[in-house]
Amino acid sequence: MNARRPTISDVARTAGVAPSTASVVFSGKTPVSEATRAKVLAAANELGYLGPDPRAASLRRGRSGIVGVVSGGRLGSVFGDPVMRITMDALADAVAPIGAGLLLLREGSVVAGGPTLMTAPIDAAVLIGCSGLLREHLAGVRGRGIPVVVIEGDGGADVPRIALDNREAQRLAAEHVRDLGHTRVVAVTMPFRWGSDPGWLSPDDERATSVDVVADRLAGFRDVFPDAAAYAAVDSSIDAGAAVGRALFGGDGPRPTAVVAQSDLLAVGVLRAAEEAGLRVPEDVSITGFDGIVVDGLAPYELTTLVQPAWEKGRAAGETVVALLEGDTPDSQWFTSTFRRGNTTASVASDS
Amino acid sequence: MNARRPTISDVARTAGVAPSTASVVFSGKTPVSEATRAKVLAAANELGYLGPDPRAASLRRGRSGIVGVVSGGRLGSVFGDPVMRITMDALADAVAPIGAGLLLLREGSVVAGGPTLMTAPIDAAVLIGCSGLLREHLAGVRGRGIPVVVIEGDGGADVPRIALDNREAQRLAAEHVRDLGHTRVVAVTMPFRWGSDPGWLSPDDERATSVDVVADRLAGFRDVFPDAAAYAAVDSSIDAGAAVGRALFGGDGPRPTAVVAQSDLLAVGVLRAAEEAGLRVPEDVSITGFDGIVVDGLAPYELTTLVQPAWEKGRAAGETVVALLEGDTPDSQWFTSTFRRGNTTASVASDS
DNA sequence: TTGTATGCGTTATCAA
DNA sequence: TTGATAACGCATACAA
Repeated sequence: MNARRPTISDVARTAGVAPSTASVVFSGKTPVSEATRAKVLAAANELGYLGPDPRAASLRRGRSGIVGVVSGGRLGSVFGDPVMRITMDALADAVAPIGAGLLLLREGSVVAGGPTLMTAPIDAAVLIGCSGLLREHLAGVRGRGIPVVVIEGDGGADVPRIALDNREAQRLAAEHVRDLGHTRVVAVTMPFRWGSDPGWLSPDDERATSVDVVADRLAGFRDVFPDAAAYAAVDSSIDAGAAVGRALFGGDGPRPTAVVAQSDLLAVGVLRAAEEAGLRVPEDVSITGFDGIVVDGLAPYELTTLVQPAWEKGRAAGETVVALLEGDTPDSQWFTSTFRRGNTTASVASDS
Repeated sequence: MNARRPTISDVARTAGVAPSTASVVFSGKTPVSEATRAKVLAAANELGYLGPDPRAASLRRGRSGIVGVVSGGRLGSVFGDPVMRITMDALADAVAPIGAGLLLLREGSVVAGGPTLMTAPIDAAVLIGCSGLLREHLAGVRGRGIPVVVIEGDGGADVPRIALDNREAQRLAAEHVRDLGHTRVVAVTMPFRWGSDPGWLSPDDERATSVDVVADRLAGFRDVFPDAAAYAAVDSSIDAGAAVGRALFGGDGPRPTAVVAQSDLLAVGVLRAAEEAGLRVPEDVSITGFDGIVVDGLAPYELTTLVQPAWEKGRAAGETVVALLEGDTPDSQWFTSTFRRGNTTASVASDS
């Protein structure tokens, strides 16, 4: 016996119909008489045929039903951020109706040999929180005719973007802090480059910041505090924020009276470090976050932060992908964050 | 001009070589003289050819470089669990060397039309934390010759498993609690069915529990407390645990003196609810978790829990996939958890 | 080291 | 409603 798996031609032959007819029975794209449908199904059953081979179907159709999602860093750190999870969730929902799923791709391959934008059979790509370095790769994918959507970043002229008012929003937080009278203020940023070390941002670092979201939020901060110091965390997590906070509060130098963090997770970490250092929030130090996520166990604190529409961003990205695949030319979409005053900010203490 | 994208044949023709030669230049599977390589590359450049089409290559090779990862529930809730993130991260690392990436597939499609095990061009599938219901689908994929690996579950006779000693480990926790003198003990479980409602588990529910990991851990608990009540959470998260905790501690009935939770996140939620209810941990109520993850902001508590090797499990799953794709017949692997005593358990108070 | 020939399994197009 | 035909773009076995 032949160990070869049955193909749709085998089924057609057994059923006594043309391959194209058998194909149509499975795809349902054309009406088929009940009689032939039954014959074909019977033959398929007899031969153990389980339906069209997705690989062959992709070649023929020119569609694989796969959307590549490129993000910086490891899965663990990317999905550790609730905003990212929500965004991805909405994205997955939005592309599901066209039968598409998400293929996880990592910028700057962590492990050699992994799949890339150029080698994976993707129909479209979504870049999320990637560094600008990735733009070169974009040329390749786009040259192939693969649509690209960029979330929180700039993919170049005609790459639709899903953007957030990072700069304006972060400026709001900075202004809030300034209006409370703070002058010794420090910005805590997310990593400015994939895999960058934590530490104070030098002017060079700052100029070389390649992650748009980091650069934009920092710019908003700089609009208000042009000369303040900025400290980059190793990633956007509570742990990373706590590490930064220990550096800020543990030293002998003058302590900041306010910290403007680029994410809620970082802010919570800083807050924990402040508590560890015996500082009261907001009396001794004011802290702002960014994202507007719910951090469990934070009570009685409620972070002063900027609430961003993460779900909507993901949905919009997915819908943009769908539109592009249908040949439309969707516009970029800008979303706005909402300032939410919590109880982690207060006027600067007169004696501090 | 023809808008058609150049193919490798076009490149070969322009370079004045055979298609197979041009192919080899890109795949590097066979030595090519420097001269022809240069010719081919020049031609490719001239035509704007960007390398082999991954879809065509998959058909020809019979490999797409895609591993489907099936999990229950939404992305957000799946990746909300640190154990899952670590496992997926390790899995991604382990399959990267063969050029494979992870395609996210959801059990019980949340949204109609999404990709499925049968329609996605996958080379292999990894089931993780799925319900037993999925086993039917397994027949289909396996019939296609697609290797399957199951993490924390049973895929049937010759499906390699990556297993954890859930029952034995959970029994250890239960014994610990029993040895501390507790008799009013409640188990808090993860959802016993995808999308199941939270609430007390009836005997019927318990019999119908289709998620192996839930059933196994519950069995371990039952080995020690055959008649204790069990309460199912809506997912494995702090919030879900807190909701359960409020139900346990908020009522008028007799309060449990110990809670055996099926995950650390649930345990932390229960702990928070206990605090809310004005109970002291561990004086008034003892709590155990499962997983051994680091939950930030939990200090001064250190959960009494079972530490499981999440990374190793993910790696093992990935390596098993690779072995299967190479035609080997790898064995299942069993991993063990380690009991870790924290400060969330204590002897039952004499007056309680 | 290069070229020739073939088929991977399907589906779109068109004509019957 | 069905069937014949022709790609889809590539990579391999084998011969030269």
